[in-house]
Amino acid sequence: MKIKDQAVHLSQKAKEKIIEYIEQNHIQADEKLPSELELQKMLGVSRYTVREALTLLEQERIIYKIQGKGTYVTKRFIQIESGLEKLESTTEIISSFGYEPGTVWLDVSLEEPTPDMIKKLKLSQTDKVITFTRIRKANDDIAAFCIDTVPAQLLNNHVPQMDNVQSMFKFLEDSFNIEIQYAVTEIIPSLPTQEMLKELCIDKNKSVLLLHQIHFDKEGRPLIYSRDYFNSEIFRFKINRLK
Amino acid sequence: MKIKDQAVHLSQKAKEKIIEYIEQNHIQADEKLPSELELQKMLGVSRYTVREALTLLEQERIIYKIQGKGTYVTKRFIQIESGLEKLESTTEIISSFGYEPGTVWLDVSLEEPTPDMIKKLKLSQTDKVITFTRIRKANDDIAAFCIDTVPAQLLNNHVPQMDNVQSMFKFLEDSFNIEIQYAVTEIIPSLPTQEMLKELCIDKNKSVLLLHQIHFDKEGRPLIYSRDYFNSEIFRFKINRLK
DNA sequence: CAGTGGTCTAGACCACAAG
DNA sequence: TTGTGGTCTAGACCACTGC
Repeated sequence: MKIKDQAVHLSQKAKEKIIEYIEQNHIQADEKLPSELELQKMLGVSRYTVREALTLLEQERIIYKIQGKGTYVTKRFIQIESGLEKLESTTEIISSFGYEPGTVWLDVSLEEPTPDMIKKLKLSQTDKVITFTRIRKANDDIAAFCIDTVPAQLLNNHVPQMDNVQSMFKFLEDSFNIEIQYAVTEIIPSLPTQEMLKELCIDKNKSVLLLHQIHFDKEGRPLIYSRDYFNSEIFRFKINRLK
Repeated sequence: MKIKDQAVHLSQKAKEKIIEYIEQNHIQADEKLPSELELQKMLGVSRYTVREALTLLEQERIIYKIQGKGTYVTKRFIQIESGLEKLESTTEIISSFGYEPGTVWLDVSLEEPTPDMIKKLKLSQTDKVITFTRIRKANDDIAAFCIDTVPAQLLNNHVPQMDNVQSMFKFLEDSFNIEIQYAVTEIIPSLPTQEMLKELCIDKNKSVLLLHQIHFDKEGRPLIYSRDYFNSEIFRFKINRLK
């Protein structure tokens, strides 16, 4: 039996070799890396592969290039931690903050869509939607109040049993082979609503971060319209903004 | 005199040709594009160039690819409007919302850095900073209250005259050849501070979107630490989140 | 001028989807 | 098996930097 060829791409291996090289040779901030020609000899791969590896390192802000001069190591050899520009589920966000995610299910129901939902999910007049209402917990604290709406058609017009479900993304992927690819998110600073004051026991003088999100699949179909109220006591969101 | 070769890259031209092809042949959502082999024959370029063009189109969410099957047009043939993940100056943001940007200069002064600034701008103990305080306007409305702090050393320890300056980015670039490349931004929903209530005449029950940003150059040097309070009556920020 | 990164070509083989 | 996109090679010329 043959072991699968190239389980890991050469460019990925080359990238790791280059990181190794930087560490072993103690290349400091703003010091020059070997040229692409030298790297292809050192690593025994083509220039294309070297450039792919360097592109990966550049995206991670580990190196930068100057045309005509060379490739250099950035000031901070630090992994930039990912921010809101990276699409993650609320479950993943809570985990990445170092908390244990939990869910309190409040409601799952088949509904008529509002005009807003019809527009955002590109529904026809006869379509129904299913709305999921949850409180998300971080350890024992309330992290967020989440309302997700999906076209009922996607779930075969059947209200699912959600007791053990944590991540909506994972549920849709596992049960319906629906894969979310990207989202357009609107940031709305707001004060807690009446409902939240009751349900979330949030101080009415604390402001809350409301994210209105439309999630799309690879093909560009809108699949989930969600409104997430995050407790800004617990979450401080970051965004990495690139030119 | 010879006209400059390849002022526009072939891959860019190829991309435009493909868009033209999609439009002229009325290729609808989820319909298939010619294969890469066919495209290279049609466009008279190599496969590498075709793939570069397709990569550009994929990033703009105009097409999507499925390995083994082909390349398809996305549901909405619509330019995704850029959001906060794209680094723009406040001046550019105001313009892109369709307003005329304006600036009211409140203060420019040389100061001792706070411990927070020392940490965020990686200063040494003896370094000074220059802080710029402005009100930014969108037509005649108050758009934001902006406090920008830069290491004094960057400006040759000299407090500049800023009367006619709009964009800080452009000022640093033109006057000191300093180019901002990316920023790490923290989103902080907050209530207006005392100072803002006075200066901005903002209703104290309205919440405000506070962005704490650290701006870096290509090399990874922190250059500007800014605190921008945006009037959330006027601005609704979007983020495009990608997996 | 030589050396560097940026763009492009031609051709190869691999992995995946569908008949 | 065929056709597709994904990865990789070898080699070319261009654009920019600095001597």
